[in-house]
Order: sequence, then C-alpha cells, then structure tokens
Amino acid sequence: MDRASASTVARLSAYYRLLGEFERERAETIPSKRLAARAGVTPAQVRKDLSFFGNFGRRGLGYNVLQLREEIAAILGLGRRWRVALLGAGNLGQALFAYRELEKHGFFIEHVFDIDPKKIGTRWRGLEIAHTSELPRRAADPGIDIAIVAVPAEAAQGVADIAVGAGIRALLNFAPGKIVVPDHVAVREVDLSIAMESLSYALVK
Amino acid sequence: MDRASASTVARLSAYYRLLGEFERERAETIPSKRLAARAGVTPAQVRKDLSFFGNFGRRGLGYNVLQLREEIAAILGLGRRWRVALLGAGNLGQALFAYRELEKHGFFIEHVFDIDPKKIGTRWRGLEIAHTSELPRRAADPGIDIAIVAVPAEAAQGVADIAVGAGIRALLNFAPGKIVVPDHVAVREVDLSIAMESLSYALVK
DNA sequence: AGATGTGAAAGTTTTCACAGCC
DNA sequence: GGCTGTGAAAACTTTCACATCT
Repeated sequence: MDRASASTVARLSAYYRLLGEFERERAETIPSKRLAARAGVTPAQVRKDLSFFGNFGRRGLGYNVLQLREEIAAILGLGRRWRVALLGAGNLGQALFAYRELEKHGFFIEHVFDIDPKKIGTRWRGLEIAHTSELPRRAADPGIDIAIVAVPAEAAQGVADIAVGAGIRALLNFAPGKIVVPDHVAVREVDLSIAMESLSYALVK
Repeated sequence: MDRASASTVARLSAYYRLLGEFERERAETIPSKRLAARAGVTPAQVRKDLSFFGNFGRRGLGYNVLQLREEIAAILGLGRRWRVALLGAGNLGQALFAYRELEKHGFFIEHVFDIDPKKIGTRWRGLEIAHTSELPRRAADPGIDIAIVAVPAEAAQGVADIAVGAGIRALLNFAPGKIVVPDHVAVREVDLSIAMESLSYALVK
C-alpha cells in the first residue's frame, strides 16, 4: 500500500484518542458524523481517511468503537512497546521524562543521554543518565527505535548524527532548525518559535 | 491583504531565523536558492512565499539579508514585546519558563498561573505564581497577548475558557485534544502523542 | 431510513518555466 | 549571465453527492 499523507496520519492519531473516550463512554458503534464532530473535521474527511486503509464501517450503522480503535492501533504501530532514547537531560528533557502520558501509547524512555559531567551517573526514577558517547554501545541491543532530541540548537545536528550512526531511524526534534538526515530516517520537528510566531502573525492582522 | 496560509507563515518564521544566521555569517545579499537550500525547500517556494507580501528582492542579485529580515519581522509582528501568560506550573510549564529562547523573539512570560496551593505564592526568577482565578484581574492591564496552556488534558478547556473570557486572543495548547474557542481566537496545538505516533507509523511501513 | 465508501468536483499548495530586470 | 516575480500547470487535499449496503 502507498503511504498516507502526514495530515491523514495526524488525524488518525486524534481519532484513536477520541475512540478511547467513546469507549469509556460505553459507546458500541459510532457514525463518522459523531467522531468528526469531536475531532473538529467533516464526516467525509473521517470516512476518506479510514477508507484509505480498509473498509472498517458498516453501512447504516457506523463503526464499531473497539474494533476501529484496534485497526488504527495496528496502522499506527501502537500494538507494541517502542524503545525511546532521550537526548538531552536539561529542563525540556526532564519535562518530557516526567510526562508519562506517552507510556500509555507505548512509548517508553529507556535511555537518557547528556554530556554534562554533573548529570552523568545520576538517576531519574532509577534510570542512569549516560554520556552521549555511550549511545552507540547502548543502542546495540535490544536497540532504540526513536530518539527525542532535546538539546540546545547548536548541539542538535551532532547528536542526531550520533543517533543515526547508531541505527536509529526516527527522530523527534525539539531544537529550532532543521536537522539533516539520510532518506531512510524519519524526522518530526516541534518548533516552539514557529508556533509562537504564527500566533503573533494572527494577532497583528 | 488576504491572509497567508499557515504553511507560508511557518516557513517565513524559519526564513527569519536562517536570515539571522546569514547575517552573522556576514552575507549581504542572498539568492532564493541559498536560503531555500538551508530551509529545506525549493527556491520557487521561497520566492512565492515572499512575493505574497511584496517585492523584496532584486533581479540578478537576490535579497538583501538585513532588509528582508526586517520585512519578515514586520510581517510576523516581531518588532514588539508580546506579553505571555503561562497556564500551568508543572514540569512542562517549568521547562517552558526556563526556555529563554522565546525572549529573543519578543515573547516574555509575565504571568504564571496554577491551582496547586503548594505552588501559589512561590516565585520563579522573582515572578510570583498566582491562582488561575486571578487571571482575569491580572490580564486587565496592561493585558496579556498570548496564553500557553500547559495543564493536564482534563483542565485544558477550562483554563482556555478563562483565558478567552479575560480577552486573550491567542493560545498555544500543549494539552492533547482540541480546545474549542470562538472564531476570533487563534489556537495552535502542539501534540506530542501525534508527533510520536506519526514516527511509529513511519517505522512500521 | 441511516450511514458507509468513493468517484468526481472543488479548493489549496507546490512546482515549473520564462519574461523581465539587474 | 544571474536571479526575481509570477502566471500556468501539476500535485495534492478536502468536500460533495450519490450508489450501495444494513
């Protein structure tokens, strides 16, 4: 199958969370109209997004909440445990480490790296902070699936290179500015300045 | 003038930062080709984005680095000081408060609100943490331009309502899930789970 | 009747390609 | 010759509208 667009995948992820809510509300089936209303999109959008991956609904009835949630989990790869490394143990790193929400989705921070001698050897919830140079060795087995780049801008490309060199194929980058990686590596950027500046643009109209 | 698309504005913000780099590298003028290469887009994209707002370049030469940077600052509203309120003094709030980078772009956190009695009255860098119920009074004058929502998901809509009620017209939301606001309020979502799940999708192909 | 799945239409964004200026 | 600015073309995304199934 061809790849779905980035926006389809982002919405799928939102549907997944909303289906969890509907599940807790004891809904058995749900029409695209209700899911769309809560997601803030059109019903046609919901149906198009889903139909890209298969025929999950029943005409006249809608979608089975549990079953659709499982289908989306399978599509997004949420059935399993993802091994995550946190690169950078500063303020942001600490906040991300404390944000346990990600574990509910299967993302577990199993490594924390930094270069500050004062931090190395200290433990967060029992997990020892290691020097970034240790990354290749520690990534050897059982491997690291995703690296979160939470270092200052100047250091971002460097740690990304180390991560890619160690075989990591997915990066979430919080440092401002693009990092350059080979084609087979996926990168998502979370750029605070861009978000804030798009708000100031909205305010100056 | 009509509004530029969200993606044009996001790229403009990236160009702005890159022009700062070129400025430090003592470049006087720059062709769209070089700016595009560093931004990771096509030269035509750069020219189209800029031409939406005016004719800033000179044929045969390119763009004047300093001048273009100022033009973009004016477009994005970066010439002034933006008053920011941080809603939520948890781990994420703390990390955002410590992230001084935003000040370089003119965004200053002047208020921090929370509802935890243990936190209220304590100070961060001299700034007192106030109860969220204080927000309307404190937003009265000189006003708050932008609120950053850094509270747990369940509380997000509630604090957003308070912020909107207090006249704030721009929100940056870190809580998962959409928050509903009136049309005249701008919202940008930063959703970690969506970012991570789009990475796991990329990995399972 | 109710709601999906989907081609076709509409809308939006990006890229092409070249006239026009430096 | 180098490079911008921009209509036109191409590519992509969203919405419409309806045949189809329960």
